Amino acid sequence: MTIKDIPSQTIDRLFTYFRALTCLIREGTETVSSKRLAEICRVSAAVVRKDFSYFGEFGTRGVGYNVKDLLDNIRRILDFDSPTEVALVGVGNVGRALLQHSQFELEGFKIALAFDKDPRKVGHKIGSVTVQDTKGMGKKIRSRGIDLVILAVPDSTAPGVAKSLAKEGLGAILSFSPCDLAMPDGIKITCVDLSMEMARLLYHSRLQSRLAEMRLEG
Amino acid sequence: MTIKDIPSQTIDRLFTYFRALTCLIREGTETVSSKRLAEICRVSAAVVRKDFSYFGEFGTRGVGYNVKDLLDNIRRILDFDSPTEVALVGVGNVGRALLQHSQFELEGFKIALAFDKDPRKVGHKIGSVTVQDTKGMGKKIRSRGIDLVILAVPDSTAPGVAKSLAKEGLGAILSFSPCDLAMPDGIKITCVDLSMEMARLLYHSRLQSRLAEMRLEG
DNA sequence: AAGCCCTTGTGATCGTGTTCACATTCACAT
DNA sequence: ATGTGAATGTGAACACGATCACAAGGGCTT
Ligand SMILES: NC(=O)c1ccc[n+]([C@@H]2O[C@H](COP(=O)([O-])OP(=O)(O)OC[C@H]3O[C@@H](n4cnc5c(N)ncnc54)[C@H](O)[C@@H]3O)[C@@H](O)[C@H]2O)c1
Ligand SMILES: NC(=O)c1ccc[n+]([C@@H]2O[C@H](COP(=O)([O-])OP(=O)(O)OC[C@H]3O[C@@H](n4cnc5c(N)ncnc54)[C@H](O)[C@@H]3O)[C@@H](O)[C@H]2O)c1
Repeated sequence: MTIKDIPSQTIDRLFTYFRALTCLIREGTETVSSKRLAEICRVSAAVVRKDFSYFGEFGTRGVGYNVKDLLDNIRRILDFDSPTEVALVGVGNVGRALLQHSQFELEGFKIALAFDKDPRKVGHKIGSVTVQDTKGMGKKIRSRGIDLVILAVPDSTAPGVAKSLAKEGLGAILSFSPCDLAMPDGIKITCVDLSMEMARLLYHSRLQSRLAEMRLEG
Repeated sequence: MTIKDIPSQTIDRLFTYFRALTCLIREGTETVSSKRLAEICRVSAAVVRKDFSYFGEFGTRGVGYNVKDLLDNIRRILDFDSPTEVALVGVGNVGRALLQHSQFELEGFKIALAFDKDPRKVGHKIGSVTVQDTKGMGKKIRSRGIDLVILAVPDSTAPGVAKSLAKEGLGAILSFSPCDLAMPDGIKITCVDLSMEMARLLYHSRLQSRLAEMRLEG
């Protein structure tokens, strides 16, 4: 049993379970059954049990899973050991909101560096971070051991910045601009594309209504 | 051939193709092959062709797909006919950024209503929208024919607001708070969970490095 | 300590979606 | 016209992941 034998969808779902379990902890829940966790994550109970079974036996038969233990196990599997530093590039509307979002630190992430090209923004301190000029940005990021950059620059400049970061050997980019899809191998990129999310949501919501109507009509 | 015979993953990918094609249009590209589109969207060329084949024959053999025509076809399939109005609840750091983001309108969405509980925010005009009090919020949203709400309130209040919107018969919520997962049937909810996205990205990026190393070592 | 209830863990089965491979068809050059 | 090269469209084969169904096992009650 190697990592390659585990369905990639199982790995993806671990992140969903992780999030759900942190919420359950906050609510004070101590034990959760595969059935309950499945409802929350919108999957089947069998999937939940099978997913965990790839990694060990984390539950107690007749009882369920201890929320805290399960969370620790997932944390170990996913290697969420220590707080992770990330860098932010682009301190505009989105970047500013992110810098003011103190909750990231509770979730194990810290924006340690922030960069902007605009001289009027350089030097300002937002949250606990001072905005720096983009000169030598790649070096500063890499020398601090940071693997992930949040990219919040205008659509038009995003591809250029992304490519230059890729050249510096960065591992991953979370971009708020769409269209940074085609990237060299070796760098992972995910785009937070709100318009597409809204479009998806609306499609599924409308489909659901249409199906419900059809069922009523016979 | 009904909608039920079409893989749901095919539908999901249509949104990705849609986004990629809008980018190609902006670049001035007129024709695209399944191979090229597949690279951009990170799927296989066969998948691209099969996906489209469920809906008709949109390409020209030996040439590829006309970008504009293909986009129109997807638009028709997904029912992206007319601009869609949405409402925003919570005008804090995130909400303010969204209201100032004029690009939504280019992508077919308009934030037509904005609500906040804080009296100091009510009455302020941000972008082209004036922030309203939350009293009678559900009615105002529904009577305008809006199906989708963007939820950008603090984590703690999000579940309550989401539930009350669900009661009003709203179709869909795009939430920036995690943990609104367990919702009554009939309402679709998607959470934009940046921490989880960062965690996913880092996991995959590190896995990739590890695999690359192993390949080097033999 | 015995029996009952409950939920896990898991091999076997099933279904769905992806890949394969090639016949088909179009554009264009000669 | 006819040949050539190129990319589509698609049935068949395949692989993967989900579901099923139940044996296994822990906890609680009496
Ligand atoms: N604002 C939103 O609500 C929203 C919503 C969805 C998507 N987006 C996307 O997110 C991205 C950022 O949006 P925004 O509203 O924050 O834009 P913005 O214009 O407010 O901010 C962009 C910032 O990037 C800086 N910048 C420009 N070029 C740079 C470079 N080469 N290096 C470093 N910094 C640079 C600018 O000085 C500016 O401060 C855009 O792609 C936008 O489409 C934004
Ligand atoms: N700021 C970020 O960068 C960021 C990043 C990731 C996730 N998030 C999440 O997004 C959500 C919003 O974050 P934020 O930074 O904008 O918060 P914020 O505190 O800046 O803004 C929240 C706004 O909601 C309003 N509000 C509170 N209760 C309300 C109610 N019942 N009805 C209507 N309005 C109400 C408040 O008055 C305030 O204006 C939070 O769940 C946060 O965790 C934010």
